[in-house]
Amino acid sequence: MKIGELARRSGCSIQTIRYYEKLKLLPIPSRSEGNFRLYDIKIFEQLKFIKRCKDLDLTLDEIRKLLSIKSEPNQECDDVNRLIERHLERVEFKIAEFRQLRAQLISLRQACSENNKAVDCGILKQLTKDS
Amino acid sequence: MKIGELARRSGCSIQTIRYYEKLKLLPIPSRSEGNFRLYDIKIFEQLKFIKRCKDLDLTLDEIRKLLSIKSEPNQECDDVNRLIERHLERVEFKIAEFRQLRAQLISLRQACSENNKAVDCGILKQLTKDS
DNA sequence: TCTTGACTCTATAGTTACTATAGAGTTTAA
DNA sequence: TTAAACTCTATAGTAACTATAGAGTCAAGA
Repeated sequence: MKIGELARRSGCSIQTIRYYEKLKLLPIPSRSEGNFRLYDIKIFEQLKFIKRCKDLDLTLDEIRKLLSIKSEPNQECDDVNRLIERHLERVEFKIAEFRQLRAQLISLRQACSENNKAVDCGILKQLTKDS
Repeated sequence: MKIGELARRSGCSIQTIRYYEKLKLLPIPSRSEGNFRLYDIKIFEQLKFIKRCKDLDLTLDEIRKLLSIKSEPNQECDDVNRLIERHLERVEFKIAEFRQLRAQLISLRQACSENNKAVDCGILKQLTKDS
């Protein structure tokens, strides 16, 4: 499988795949006579693993750690659990942050009563004054 | 006021202030004889405005637009309203995304029943298999 | 006055995770 | 054979910072 097909089937772009290879998240594939990268099923599976982790908003370093644990079957999976736990906490924190931000924006939006000139703009006034 | 004091009082770092000057989000300040930047109250206020917008998660380009409207008091503030509205929509979308992500992580966490070897790890298994 | 530590300067490079592009080589189907 | 699609490496750019090197300035204390 060449890189274009791998990209289509994995949902990652060609450049991203090369990037991951450079970061050593993916192994170096064999090459054709014309120097094209040739991917086997194992690398394809690894890329799909990475993509699933990316879709979970894990950082590339976290993904690297999971790959490392995965590659050593006798290693304890306590670290996996902990990593996911910490990630969940961060996501929950982000949710809280964004909800607070939403409340702020809703409140700010209410400062704009009518179509005014900028000099009378309730939103700009709120953004200007000290709280 | 020199840049260190401005940084402390605004909550932005020295490098960030220089960065904003380079981006023309802040005007070029006067200089002392020793070539130190000297900031007056107007620039300080502008930086605080930028900081408040940053705290609302607006992009620098959005902040640039607000500053532009603000600097022309006869301009319609309809654009301000629209910008905040769109931002609010994006925040709400992000909340939905993170909530979905949270559900996925909670579900994933439940795949890990006990302290296993990596080869038996429920989380890694979930991340490996096709959905 | 001298010294020294704190402060400031510019230039440059790095962070994270990509993304784009230039110029060149390879492949494939008509 | 030809031309379009594909692939390659190298380099630079994106957004929003952040760090650092090496040099200059300032201010307080001895």
